[in-house]
Amino acid sequence: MKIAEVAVDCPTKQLNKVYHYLVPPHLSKILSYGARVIVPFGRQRMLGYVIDIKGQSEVENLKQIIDVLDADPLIGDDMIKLGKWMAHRYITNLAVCFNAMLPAGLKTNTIEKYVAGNSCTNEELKAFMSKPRTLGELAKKFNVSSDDVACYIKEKVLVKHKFFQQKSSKKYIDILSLNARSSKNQITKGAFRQHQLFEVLQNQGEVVYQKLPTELKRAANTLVEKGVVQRNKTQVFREPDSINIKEKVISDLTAHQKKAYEMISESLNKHKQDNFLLWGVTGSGKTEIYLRLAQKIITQNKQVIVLVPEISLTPLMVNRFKSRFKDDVAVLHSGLSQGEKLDQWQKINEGKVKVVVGARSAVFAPFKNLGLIIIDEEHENTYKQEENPKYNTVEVAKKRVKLLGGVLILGSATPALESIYKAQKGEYKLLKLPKRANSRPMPKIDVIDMKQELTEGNRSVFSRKLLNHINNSLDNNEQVVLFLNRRGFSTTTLCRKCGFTFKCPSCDLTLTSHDSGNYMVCHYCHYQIANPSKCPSCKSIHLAFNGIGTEKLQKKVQETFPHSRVLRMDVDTMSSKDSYNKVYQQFANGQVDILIGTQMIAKGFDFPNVTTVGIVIADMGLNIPDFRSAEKTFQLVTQVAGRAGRDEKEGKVILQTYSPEHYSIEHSSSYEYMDFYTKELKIREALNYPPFAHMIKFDIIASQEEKVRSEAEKVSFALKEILQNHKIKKSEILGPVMSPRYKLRNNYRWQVILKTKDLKQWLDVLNKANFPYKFSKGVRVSIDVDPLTTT
DNA sequence: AGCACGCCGACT
DNA sequence: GTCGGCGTGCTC
Repeated sequence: MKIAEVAVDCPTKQLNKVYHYLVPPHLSKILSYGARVIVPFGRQRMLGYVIDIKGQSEVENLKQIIDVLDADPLIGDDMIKLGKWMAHRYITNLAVCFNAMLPAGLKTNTIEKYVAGNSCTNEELKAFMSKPRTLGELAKKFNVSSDDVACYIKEKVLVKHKFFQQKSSKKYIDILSLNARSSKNQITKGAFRQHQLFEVLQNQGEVVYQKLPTELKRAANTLVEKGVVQRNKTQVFREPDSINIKEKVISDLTAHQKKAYEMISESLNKHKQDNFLLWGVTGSGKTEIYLRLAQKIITQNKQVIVLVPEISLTPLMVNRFKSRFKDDVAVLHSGLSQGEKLDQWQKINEGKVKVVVGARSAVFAPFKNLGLIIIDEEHENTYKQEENPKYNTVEVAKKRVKLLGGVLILGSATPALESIYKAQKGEYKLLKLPKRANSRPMPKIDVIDMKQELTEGNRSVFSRKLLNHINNSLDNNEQVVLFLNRRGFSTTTLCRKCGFTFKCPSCDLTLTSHDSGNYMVCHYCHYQIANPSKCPSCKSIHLAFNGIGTEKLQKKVQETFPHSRVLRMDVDTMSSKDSYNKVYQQFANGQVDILIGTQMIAKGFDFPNVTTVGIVIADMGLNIPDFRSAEKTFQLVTQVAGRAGRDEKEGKVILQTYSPEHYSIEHSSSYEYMDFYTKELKIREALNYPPFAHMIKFDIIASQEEKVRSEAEKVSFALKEILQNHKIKKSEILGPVMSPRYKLRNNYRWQVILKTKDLKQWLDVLNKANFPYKFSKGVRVSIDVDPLTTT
């Protein structure tokens, strides 16, 4: 018998462990690697992925595979390689990586059923159990209690089995049509409905059974039975609603666009593996280049994946691909229902589409002949998955195109520091689009020192200059965008009498008040307090709502500009599927004068009538103790500023800040990208941060404060030991320290950070040592390789 | 993750 | 002497 190597989908505490199973003869013809199988695992049955089939195994007493779930391999050869690479690169389980590649709709549900065991002597029971029964069926027939069942299992009268069921979320319709030789006189004379249906079919050729009114459905059934009408089952692919935003007509490419297009085309023509960094300012027309390259790929009979940070925030991109490639596009994102996702996935798997536009996980789209991956806004944080496998989409895409010899394009107006660095080192080919496609200048950014405003007696959130500009724009019937990167009403609620601050009991974070202070929420775990009217400590009713969020800003804007029409856009106002579209349309149609928003409005908002953009507090992110905070601030300012003056009208950006002298504010306000990157790179190099070193973050998490601390010491000690024993060079181990977010969901956290120039050796050792599972029970050691933040 | 094994304290 | 607490370790 052949042997299958199976990655079992269970959290065995050993990384990348594969188990060997015998392939029973009746399965050997249909089993191929990449298929899912059901295998016995201990006393359980488990789902697993076959990753190899071979002639022999060094392990003895192998068990047999119970069942095969896929006739065709679900995961291709290259994807198995990719999965193995991921498990190693991110120090996680193999099966977890395969799970991440597949849509949730393909997950099987398990049901517990019972069969008769060896010591079952009761003939009636035996007969009843000849087919597996559920608890409910057993109880109905024999009136047993759960204790009885437990007892039977112990005595081996009954055996519990897990049964795997494929969720059937395929959707079918029945198409009715007339049989070639059928005629009217086959139908009973008085059958009015049948005659009616016959005529409909004669006129229209075919109809969908499910769409018929009930009275005709019955007639249809009769006619099918008589053989007059034929009924064909067809699978339909549920199509997510597309957003209706009219597409702009694109004239010829600019010289810069043309050059970029030609450079990439050349690699495609030569079928050469290449990585490009397309660095184009906001409005420089990157999308048009993507579209033309996608077209080219299709003519080469290959497929393309287009990744965007979040579909709901980039409807324009989706829309343009859809209107250009129509039915050749599949859209994959988190907003789809499970069934919709599965349908899209199957469409891709069956080769029915050639383009996929999607968020992070779409990088795994199962194309058979993938030629190109485009990652737009490549600097965005959403490309890093926060749960296991904690992969970075850019890295995975790079690996995937490397495995198959495709082309990767990273596009951004504000590339990640790492990407620019890699471009300079020659790892990426750099293509620049330094000018807007319509040759409009970038809007001028005025920096306002809010400390100065304060000393001059202005205590409002609006500087005098911002007020002036808003008024001017409103007078001219132009639009205003105000950006504030924090949602809610206020960030801290303080008792004026005793100094008590409202905090989340399980997370130790201050609660953010919403709805003018009507309720308070923990933004991490969603714990809520309704209507806090007095201080729980001293019962004083004098509460201070400190710190500003978009809600409070909206209130202040409405007070200051009572006649303007104000709309707010943040996660809290985006409750329904259609919210984004609605706000977008209202703003586009000029029904809104002032739009307030979080980073949601930082991209994709391309409106010609916006002449004032206010960045209410630009340095909010600078106070966060994170090595990337300067870079993030720089990127955000640049992106938001790009919203102004997109068309004929000149735009103005007012940037309010408490630290005007900070280099990220200084350089972003003058569009001095290179100056900023040079300065930031120097700092990173001096402190040995990425891109000069890799980082591995170890979070030690447990519910007992003492245990976390001592275990964190052990983690740090174990790392230092590895460092010495393996003589790994150029590495430093920081910590253990209390995590910046010390308590979350009633769990305490400490962290250890490893910085190294020799990632490869660390990965080898940590994987081999099974590092995340080496520590005490009840303590979780979570590993994040190259985390985006240390908070 | 389950599930069994096994080693200790509180009972019939 | 035995029932059951949960720490430990294994699953091809």
